[in-house]
Amino acid sequence: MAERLTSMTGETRRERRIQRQRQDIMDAAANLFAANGYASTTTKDIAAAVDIGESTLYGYFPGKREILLAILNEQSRRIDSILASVSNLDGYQSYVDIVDLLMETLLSKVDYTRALIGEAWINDRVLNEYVIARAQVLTQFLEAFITSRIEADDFRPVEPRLTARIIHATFIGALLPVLRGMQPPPEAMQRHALAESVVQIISDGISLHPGRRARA
Amino acid sequence: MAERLTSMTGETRRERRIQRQRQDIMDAAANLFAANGYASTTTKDIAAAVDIGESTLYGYFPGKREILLAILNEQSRRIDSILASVSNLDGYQSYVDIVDLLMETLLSKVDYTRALIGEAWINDRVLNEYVIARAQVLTQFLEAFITSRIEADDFRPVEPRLTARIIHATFIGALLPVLRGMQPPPEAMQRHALAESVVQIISDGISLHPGRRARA
Amino acid sequence: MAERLTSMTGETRRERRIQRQRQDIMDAAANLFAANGYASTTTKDIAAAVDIGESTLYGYFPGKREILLAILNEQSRRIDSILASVSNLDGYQSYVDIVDLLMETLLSKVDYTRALIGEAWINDRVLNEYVIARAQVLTQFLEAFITSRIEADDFRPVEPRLTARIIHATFIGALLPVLRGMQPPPEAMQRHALAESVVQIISDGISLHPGRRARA
Amino acid sequence: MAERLTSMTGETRRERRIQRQRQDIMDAAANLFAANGYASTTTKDIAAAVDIGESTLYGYFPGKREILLAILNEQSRRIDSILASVSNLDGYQSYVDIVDLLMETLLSKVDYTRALIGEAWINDRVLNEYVIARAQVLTQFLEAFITSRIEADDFRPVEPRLTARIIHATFIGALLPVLRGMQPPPEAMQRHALAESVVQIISDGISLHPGRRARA
DNA sequence: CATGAATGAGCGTTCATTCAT
DNA sequence: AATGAATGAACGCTCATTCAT
Repeated sequence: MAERLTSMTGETRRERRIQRQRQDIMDAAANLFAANGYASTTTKDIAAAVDIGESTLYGYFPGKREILLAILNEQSRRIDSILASVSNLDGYQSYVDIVDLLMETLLSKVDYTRALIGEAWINDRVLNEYVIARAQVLTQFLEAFITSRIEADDFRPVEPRLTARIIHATFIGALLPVLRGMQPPPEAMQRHALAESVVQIISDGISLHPGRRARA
Repeated sequence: MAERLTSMTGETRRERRIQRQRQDIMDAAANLFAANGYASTTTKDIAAAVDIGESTLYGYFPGKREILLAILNEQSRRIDSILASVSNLDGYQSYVDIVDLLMETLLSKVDYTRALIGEAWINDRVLNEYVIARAQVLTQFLEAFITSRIEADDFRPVEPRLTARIIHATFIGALLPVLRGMQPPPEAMQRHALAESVVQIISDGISLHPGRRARA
Repeated sequence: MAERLTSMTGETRRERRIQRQRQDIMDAAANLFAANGYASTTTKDIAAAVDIGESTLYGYFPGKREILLAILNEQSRRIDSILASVSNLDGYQSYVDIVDLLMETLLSKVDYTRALIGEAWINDRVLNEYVIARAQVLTQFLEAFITSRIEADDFRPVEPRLTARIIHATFIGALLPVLRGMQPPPEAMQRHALAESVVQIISDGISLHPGRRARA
Repeated sequence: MAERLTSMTGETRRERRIQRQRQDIMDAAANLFAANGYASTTTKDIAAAVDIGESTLYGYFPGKREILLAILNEQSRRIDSILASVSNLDGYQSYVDIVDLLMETLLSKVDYTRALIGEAWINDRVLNEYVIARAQVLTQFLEAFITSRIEADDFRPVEPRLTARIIHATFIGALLPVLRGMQPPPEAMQRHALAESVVQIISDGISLHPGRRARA
């Protein structure tokens, strides 16, 4: 019994240590993947960054690709937990909130996000399974949201699909310099202001004389 | 004389053939770079795609890297020739036109653009020399344009820098699905409509009741 | 403590094994370099000679060139340790001794010496850094020695520089057939006799009637 | 007939042109072989040095190796023509003369000689066929010469084989700096003086008191 | 005869992975 | 569990040689 107990706590402590090591490896790998791309990052690089032997990696992951997949999965899990609350969305302010939350999530592990986007750019499987699958949740919500607002005479009769994509674009575009490592992640307040500006421009445009140039 | 003439035309024909071959190589390489990334594309892949011997590549380019650089340069040259006309811009419609022209340019060689973006994502030098250097031309024009319109009471008092970035973002975002190979390039008319929609949404927003939610 | 001790001896044993492996590689490489030249020897050849995988070489040396340099350095180190005692030289017999010692050193690793000479023959850097730098020590000693002996009316008034070079030449020449692999290395006694003969011929000449033909 | 005549003279002129071109190729190749070794010299290098197309080489030689062999053969032929007169040798002065002649021959095409020695150093076939075969003529003559002089009480009772080798060594050694490209070829008079010094040192030694140290 | 273009064979080297300790 | 050592497979690239013109 005592043995079992010791063993159990030992196991747990060991498991925690293992989990921490896995995280260290993933963090270091994500950093390198983000900076140089998955293909150009060697297992030697990763091991050196964690300061362990190269072959030790294989005690924690079956291979290099699985490290990437673990990173992609972790980040996807994070995003999913945000998207789960999308269905509860109602109205403008809640969209600002979720944009802000998404930004926070994507930027909380910039390297993970950057690695995800970089790999999705050149790998169809990654794109479909990790990006598009998630983006569609938002897209569908947005399209339905826009359509209902148009019907309620709140929105001009824009094309919902295109508009949804443009909204996504502003969102991504606003983050691009941070994701690409050209700018430091913004503070919470700056980030919230950014989210609001994005939504507001989409909502009201920048012109004081709307419609004047329509079809012009 | 006749000999010289014959020799000259011979040279020209040969040079044309060489140029065509170089283009074939670049096209095939760009396609592979776009699909799998530069690092994961082997010279063997490229040679096989052009159906020539692997070593034959080296008669046309000094190395794999130079094939990429030739692709990046060619696409940059194309973009530069568009940006040269930016200074002549005046007003809304001309901005729609240049957006349309840029879209046409970027999409006329989707693989080139895709390879460029993919490499810029993980290579600071490429990002700075090939992307940022060009984007700044547009950014500066846009910021000045927005500022002057605000002063003329045409635009609401938005933050020019952020707004310029958001405009860029909508532009990039609108192209993303095509660039990433998820959608076929649009026809000229569709493309023009897309450009107009982008500019119009930025201009007027999507809400029928502007300002109602501002600061709310 | 015990752990540290175990670890220490483990390290030492491992290091010894690594050193032995490095030596094996260098020996095999020197043999091939001597027989076929550096440029014509492939890393595949070397690996096969040591019976290891080709890529295993790179765990012991950064590259092919460094294997050669290690060989040249080791042999140079050996020669330097002999030359260090040159300054103590005094008189004829000690010169015989150092000639003998040098011969012993050069012949103890014939392949190393042969590889060194072969590479020096076609590589200016190797010639200057590994051969001339060392030969000058002997040359300068010899010139001074000859000059002093002439002043002491022990030697005929020969030209010291040329004579020194000729002495070197006899030395090299006497070894040439062994270095080139046409003859087996001589036993210690034969070698000593050779050294003595060389010095003696230089000293006394082969003629019984010296001077008879001078200027004739 | 006229056609034949024209053809003949044409052939002759063409043949001369071909011979000249062959010589140009051999000279350029010998220069590169001497400087960098045969294995490290590329056909591209050779062609560039002669300023012709790389494939044009193959109109004059079946391959790279044959260029080397032509060089070795030409130099060997030159040496043979000197050695032919060795049998006529009689006495001291004639030996000085042949040493001088040999020196002149070897140095008249330094690159050829240097390429020959460099290749012989790492190629047994070349060593045997081009060097040893010729050296033996001299060796045998020298041994017989020394033996006869000893019998005639002209020479001390040295070991003929070793002495012959030492004489060879002084000869080679005296030329080494020139052959290796560290010194410019000497003028005719300097060269003759060198030859004489070599023979004289061998003959009389450098000591004023011969025999004093014998056996010491 | 001269050559630009093409190429198979092979080079030195890298790297993700395995294995013995 | 941790790792140094080993390695097959593959990489980017070179080069002597061939061939069509």
